[in-house]
Amino acid sequence: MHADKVFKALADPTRRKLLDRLCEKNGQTLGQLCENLEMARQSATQHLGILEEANLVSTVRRGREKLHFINPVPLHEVYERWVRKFERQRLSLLHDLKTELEGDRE
Amino acid sequence: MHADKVFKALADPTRRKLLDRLCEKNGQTLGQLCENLEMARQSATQHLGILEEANLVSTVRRGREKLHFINPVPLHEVYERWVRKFERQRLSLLHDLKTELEGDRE
DNA sequence: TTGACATGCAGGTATTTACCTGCATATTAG
DNA sequence: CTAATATGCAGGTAAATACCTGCATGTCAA
Repeated sequence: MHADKVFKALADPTRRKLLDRLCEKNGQTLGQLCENLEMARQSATQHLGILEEANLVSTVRRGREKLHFINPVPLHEVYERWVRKFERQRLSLLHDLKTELEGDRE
Repeated sequence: MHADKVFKALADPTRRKLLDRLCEKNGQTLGQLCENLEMARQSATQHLGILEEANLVSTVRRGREKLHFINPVPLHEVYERWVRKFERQRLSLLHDLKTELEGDRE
């Protein structure tokens, strides 16, 4: 997994909005996704390209149209690598902090 | 939650490395975290500041030292908002894609 | 107090990013 | 074929980012 590409792709409100819109209605064209986005089509194209690079979006051409679909796999991998790991240690981490604040110096 | 700050903070390999090192040994000082990082202390300070801004790291001063602790809460919130939502729709999304590829046009 | 140490703060530069305009290509409908 | 439509590609500018150097502040130990 390319954590860098996935996180960078998610680190932009426009791109997260695009994912949300695809979540509401999957398989939209570029034109549909551009509507109400308050930015030029070319800008949205770049954002979608970044999402595609991160494998968060897959596309299928249909004639002159390009349909966009969410791919949930990278998000699941992010969860496995970055969330579960920390979740597991959550209690012990909070314990460390509490201990430290109490002045118990190693 | 400030998804923007959290994702931007995670969208850098140095910052993810810092989180990993804190996961191995929580409560390290700035100096300890800088070791073997192949960058100036001031750069690492900036990265840690970004992690702190995103609430992914909490700090406690102890004399002239500053101790850093992981805060797993924002990661859990990211999971709740961005992973579970898509996980729930995973199967239906894959179904949409399959249907689309089969040429079943709306 | 003084020297060593840990961190903070102020800038400066090069790269990356986000957005745009303008034009090219490809598909469909008539 | 031709016009309308959907998307692709090239490039240019302003802002954000990542890194640095240099110096200031605060703490500890002797």
